[in-house]
Amino acid sequence: MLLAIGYFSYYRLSTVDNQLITSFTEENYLKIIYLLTERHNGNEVSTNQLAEHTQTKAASVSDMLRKLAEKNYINYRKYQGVTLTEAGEQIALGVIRKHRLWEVFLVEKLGFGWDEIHDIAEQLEHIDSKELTKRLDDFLENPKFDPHGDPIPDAKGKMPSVSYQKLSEIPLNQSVVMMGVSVHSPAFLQHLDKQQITLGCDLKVLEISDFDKSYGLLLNNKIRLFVSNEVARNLLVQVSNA
Amino acid sequence: MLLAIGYFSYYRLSTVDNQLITSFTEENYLKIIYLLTERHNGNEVSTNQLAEHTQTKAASVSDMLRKLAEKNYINYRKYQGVTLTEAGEQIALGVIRKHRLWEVFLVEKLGFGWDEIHDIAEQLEHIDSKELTKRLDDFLENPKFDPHGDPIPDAKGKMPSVSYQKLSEIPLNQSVVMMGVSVHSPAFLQHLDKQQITLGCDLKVLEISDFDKSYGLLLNNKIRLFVSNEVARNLLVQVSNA
DNA sequence: ATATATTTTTAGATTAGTCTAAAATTTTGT
DNA sequence: ACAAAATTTTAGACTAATCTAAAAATATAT
Repeated sequence: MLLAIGYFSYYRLSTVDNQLITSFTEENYLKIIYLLTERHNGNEVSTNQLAEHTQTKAASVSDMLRKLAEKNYINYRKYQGVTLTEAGEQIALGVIRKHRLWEVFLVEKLGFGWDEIHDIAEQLEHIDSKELTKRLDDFLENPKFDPHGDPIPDAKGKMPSVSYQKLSEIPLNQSVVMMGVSVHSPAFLQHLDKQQITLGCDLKVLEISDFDKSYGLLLNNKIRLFVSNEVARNLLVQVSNA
Repeated sequence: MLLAIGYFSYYRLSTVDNQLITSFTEENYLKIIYLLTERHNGNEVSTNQLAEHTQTKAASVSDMLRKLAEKNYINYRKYQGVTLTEAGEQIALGVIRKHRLWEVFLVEKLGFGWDEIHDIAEQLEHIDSKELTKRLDDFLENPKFDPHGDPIPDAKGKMPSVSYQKLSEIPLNQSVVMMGVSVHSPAFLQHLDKQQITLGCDLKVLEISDFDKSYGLLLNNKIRLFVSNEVARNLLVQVSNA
């Protein structure tokens, strides 16, 4: 809600009868519940997991879950974990859409590296303006994926389904295209940068070392390199259709 | 402060020992104090004025002033109003810089009208990233003024001084250039749009009506039109040097 | 110059989101 | 299957930012 009197004005979170409709905090919880549920193929998310990912204590999470359940954003049975209701999922997807669109903006328009954008997008994802999101989407030419390869939910609140495999699950000598990463830490992304592993590059597993289970790869049909098992498990790829 | 564990992360306002360094609320108070002080040519801002512009009660303002004074962001003598300290002014100018840069972005890049951007900029001005502000500034080609003609403080925290006059103070038949507005309400801005009065246009006062003190103008040396006294007092202009 | 009106501050309460400690529930291991 | 371990919830407390009502200070008006 924007309050304007005379020349200036003052932004406060939207309220109805002095109660927040959806606070930043609630949005964060819903987003994290969505992402963790997705990761578990739709299974409930536990209180402790949420405490870990929100950087709070389990007691605080319990309180918030009670509140989110009251607002019908989550399905919550005590001690049994939570899933999102349709309403909760729509809020989560809206936040994720904004997060990923802003990430595209930061990389494509402002020239940030894919390892530098997460913190900023964590803030921008809470900016509340339907029209802004729409215009930003058009300005960016309606991107379908963010700079980490994650799909961007559409304006109607639908998450495109993607089916990537881990590089570690691909048979030897199968050509694949690098489509995403399952870890977004700056350290991991910078590590990939140093080896010129980028979204869209061609990869082929030539061997898996007996010594340390590292992966010997052929990059873009030219460059031979080794990546650790850890790296191979966090690269998301798709079998080339060419 | 961004907290990251594993795949996700979670944004909370920056804290030191669990105390906010500068909350959105504090930033808003400091910004409003700056703008009101500027309007009064450096005189103290009163509690009631702040209550009006923050849309809160005087009691709440008193509390906040005590807190801001404790942090040495304002000079506060009870019952005597406040001014900003150097530290407080730097925070205010940082917020105003971001606000105005984002306004340029919204108009120049996303095609918003100058009457639609204020509410969104009120949110964006609190995004906390030095690097983002720097890159946004470059992306916009280091604009010196926002879409309302207000000067943009530089990265060092210096507000450019501008000296505009109200159209209502300009002698008859003096050619001037429209440089800004002293009211930012959508209604006023849309009213100007309808008469094709835009930043940079040429204006000349041909007459002031005896009947209703309205202003008969020549716009861009072509179009004759009348604007109310109220409009003339809120148009900021500069004598043409051509 | 002093009574009245206005402005500002203080006192005490409320809400969102967090915490620690303790109680309740579920899971695990033998 | 049941005791021990782990997880989750509840209870009670704290902080930031707000509120209303009352007290204190300042300004105003005859």
